[in-house]
Amino acid sequence: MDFQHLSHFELRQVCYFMAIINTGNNFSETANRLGIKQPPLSQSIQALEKTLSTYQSLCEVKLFDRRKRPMELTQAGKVFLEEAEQALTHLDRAITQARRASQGQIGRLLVGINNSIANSILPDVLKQFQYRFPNVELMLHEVAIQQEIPMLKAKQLDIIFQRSPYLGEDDPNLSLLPILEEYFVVALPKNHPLAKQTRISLKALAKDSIILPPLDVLPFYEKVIVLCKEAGFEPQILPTAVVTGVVTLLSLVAAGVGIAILPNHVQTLHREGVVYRPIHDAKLTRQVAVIWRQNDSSIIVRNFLDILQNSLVDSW
Amino acid sequence: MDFQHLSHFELRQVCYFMAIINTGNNFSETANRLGIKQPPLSQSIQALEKTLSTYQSLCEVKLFDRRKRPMELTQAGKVFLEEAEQALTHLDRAITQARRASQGQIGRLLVGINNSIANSILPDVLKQFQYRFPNVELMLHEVAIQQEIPMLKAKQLDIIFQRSPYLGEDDPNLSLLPILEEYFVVALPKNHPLAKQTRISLKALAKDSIILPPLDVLPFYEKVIVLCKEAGFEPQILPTAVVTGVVTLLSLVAAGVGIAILPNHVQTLHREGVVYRPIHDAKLTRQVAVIWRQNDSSIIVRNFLDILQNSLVDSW
DNA sequence: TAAAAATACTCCATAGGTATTTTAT
DNA sequence: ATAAAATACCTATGGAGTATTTTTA
Repeated sequence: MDFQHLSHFELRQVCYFMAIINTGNNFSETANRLGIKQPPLSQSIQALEKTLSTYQSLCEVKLFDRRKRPMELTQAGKVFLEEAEQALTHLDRAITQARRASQGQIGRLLVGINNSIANSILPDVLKQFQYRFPNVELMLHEVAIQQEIPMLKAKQLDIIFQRSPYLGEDDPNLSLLPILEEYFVVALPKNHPLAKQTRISLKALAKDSIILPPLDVLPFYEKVIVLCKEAGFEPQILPTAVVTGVVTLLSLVAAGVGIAILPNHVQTLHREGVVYRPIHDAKLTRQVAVIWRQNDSSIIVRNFLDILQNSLVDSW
Repeated sequence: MDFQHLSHFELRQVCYFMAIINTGNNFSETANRLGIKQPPLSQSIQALEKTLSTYQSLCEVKLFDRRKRPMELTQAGKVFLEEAEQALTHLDRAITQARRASQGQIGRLLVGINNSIANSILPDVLKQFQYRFPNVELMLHEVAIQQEIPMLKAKQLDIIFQRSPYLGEDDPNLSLLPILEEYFVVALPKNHPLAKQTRISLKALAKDSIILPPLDVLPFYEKVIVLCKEAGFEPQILPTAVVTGVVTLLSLVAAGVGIAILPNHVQTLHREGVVYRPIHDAKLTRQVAVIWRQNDSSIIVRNFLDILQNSLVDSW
């Protein structure tokens, strides 16, 4: 749509026209209210009428009938008033909405969420963000962890949560902010001897059978094996082929089949007969990070990250 | 609704903004198309952004992301575009509609019609007017002839048709244009001796029984009596109390009860067994006129009267 | 490095002011 | 007769032009 013909159209004149109508078509009074003198106001309306007259054809357009006192709107004036009011309303909204958008008060944020990551902090951050920016549409997409990076790049997501270092090559177009330390816990049957301790050393697990969790919960299980060896023992790994979910795994633990080494966020999953104990040996810690597109200019993303960071400061 | 805050808003800048988007956000190319140079265009957009920024608060509003080439619309730019497009569309319509209204091409005309008046010419005029001004809403109100003048004054009607001189006092606020001569006809039974003549003299009716029509068709029936006396005979008037409509009256004529003196427009009503013959004695002629408010500035009324007058010229 | 946007300045077109005349009640 | 709008003329702000610098891919 081309609107070039409206370039020379003076909005001021339209606003003056509206103002005149609001004072019962009294030019002098309107001029006073507008803080200008009567002659310029009269000229302004005449200029508007002239513009309308020469707009596309050579007809004379009058908005007011000057032979009446107080002056009356012509039919042309009435229809112009009606449409002009719509136009100004939309323009007003254009301004307001642009301002809101530039403050990140309106819009949409696509967040990739994943039940295995950042369970501890995300709900609170989302709540805070919604409270602070109630008119931003928060769209939460539950996505497989391997899908998050490609969807972020494809702009199907704006914000994702990943382990650091994340899967795949380091991409300079992505920015990363570590948000919480991830450490490991051991899931024990309630009546296991070690359950009496509050913190457990990795070495203490040397004699237990270990059930490793499924790949999507702990993709680096080779590393667990390596670290056990560094701690001076060979872990007794049970076959995990059938353990397809954490819930199944916890059932096995509760049944006393073995113990499990898991990332701490699994602790939010409570199960009868299973207790969690942190492994204090520092070597098993990893980070969880929030990732976004480096060149994403969205103020909404910025606001989200701000709230996230403040939330981190509070919880430390 | 107050739109004063939009007075200083430059529509030109908005149009330029739209134009830039239409060229894929290329300022230089847009400037060429607009017939201006690139620096003023850049300044124009900067000025627009500044206006948006300082509109109500002190936030920075950018419509384009300058760090990208070609430049990208920001979120603010996108929402501004959307609403601004609406605004300009309405403004365009405001202009177009005002122009049309001032030419009488759109609007509404309230015409008081009456089945006893102007039957001969009105249908054709209405048809012509509709053809010429298809977007003017022609509202035809069938109104009792005595109601027309008050409704015209009360602006419930814009145009009415009346006998001239019309009922009631002469009103200087009403204008009048005679549109056709009204003359009188006699309704005769088909086998009446006078039916053989093409034109009949009033005197020839001296020996017939006369049925006078109801008041709404011929409100001056006293005058018929007076004119008969002037023609040298005393009319033999039959009681008319039961004759409530023209159709009934024509039935009586067909049955040979008597003859009837009627205004010529009744001739459009054909009935088996009844023939009409004009009365050539000039003294019975009267005028039918169209009446409108003297100070009605409506171009629609003017257009209607123009078509009416042209139609009269054609039919003469 | 090359294309495009931003900056710095100059000029004139026009919105607004003052004084007066015309018009409508 | 009077209040209000139109007309005539004057002044100054800001949009558009030219020349140049800065930025991004």
